Amino acid sequence: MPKGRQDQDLGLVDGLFELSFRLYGMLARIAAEHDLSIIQVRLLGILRDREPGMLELARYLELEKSSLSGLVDRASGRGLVERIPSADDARAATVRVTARGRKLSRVVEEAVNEEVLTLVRVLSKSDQERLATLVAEVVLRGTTGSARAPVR
Amino acid sequence: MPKGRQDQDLGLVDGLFELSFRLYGMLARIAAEHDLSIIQVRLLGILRDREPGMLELARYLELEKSSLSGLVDRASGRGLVERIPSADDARAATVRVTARGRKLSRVVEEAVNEEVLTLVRVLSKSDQERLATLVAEVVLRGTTGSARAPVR
DNA sequence: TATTGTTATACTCTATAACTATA
DNA sequence: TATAGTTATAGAGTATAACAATA
Repeated sequence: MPKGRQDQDLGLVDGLFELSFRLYGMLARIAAEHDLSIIQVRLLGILRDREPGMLELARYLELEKSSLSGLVDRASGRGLVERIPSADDARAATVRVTARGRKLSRVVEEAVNEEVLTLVRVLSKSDQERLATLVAEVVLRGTTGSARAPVR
Repeated sequence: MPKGRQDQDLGLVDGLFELSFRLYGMLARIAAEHDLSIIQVRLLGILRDREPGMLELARYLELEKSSLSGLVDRASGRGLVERIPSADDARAATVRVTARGRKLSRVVEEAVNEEVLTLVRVLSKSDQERLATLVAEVVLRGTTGSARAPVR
């Protein structure tokens, strides 16, 4: 990454990574305050409006199905999700968020949302909008080496 | 996070997180291609221009000192870093990147850099500059719940 | 006593490989 | 045979608590 031409100029790549680490760290910290990990938060987030099977869930989270078993075990052990046996296929089960999981997910989401908004408050309203537009363009139209599944 | 007013409008918070996850995933993937984890890449990055003690390193990485021991063990086992006993304090040691570690770090850095530049190429040059400016402003002037140490 | 660092232990997260049960 | 999922096993990464050696 470019060395930074001046102290005040991070360079685009460095700036983006610094921002990413910051947001990632923020999410990890807020999640931890509720005894959750980032992956657990993502799991609950996905289940907000879906009731996927294990394989589907593994695809969303880009994990092996065996990793999902443990993840769902731990979440379900804490009463955040439950396995629902499939009616038509005795091998299969779907994963459903519980009321408790949904609530916890919402609390985390609100805390995160609030903190990000505080972070970007150093920008004027119009600059915030400009940033949103630029970021959306990169996210929606930019492609990376691996075409990643949406985070939730 | 806001539900997304329209399909094409992610909203600032969602967009920033989507971008963060994307960059984080990209870094993890490229690191893994070189048998490294993100934390190992960060470790090597910090050592690029420093030879800190274990406690100092723990502060940089925001880890417990005991976590550092294992991290440095594994990196040193692979010949990427070495512990240098301190001359004046027999308890202390500093951590130094080896030539091999430096080289590996550089390769990863270049791959990452290139891929990020490819990603933002959907924006015009002037939009890229605008984005860099806005991001730098947020990163340099925005504050989050925990005042994080610089990533490297 | 305080500081630097390691060790013991335990847990989460992840993968690979082998397995079970059903389709 | 193929598919959905779990289990066995192993390793990285992390924390807390206890420890050793030195200051």
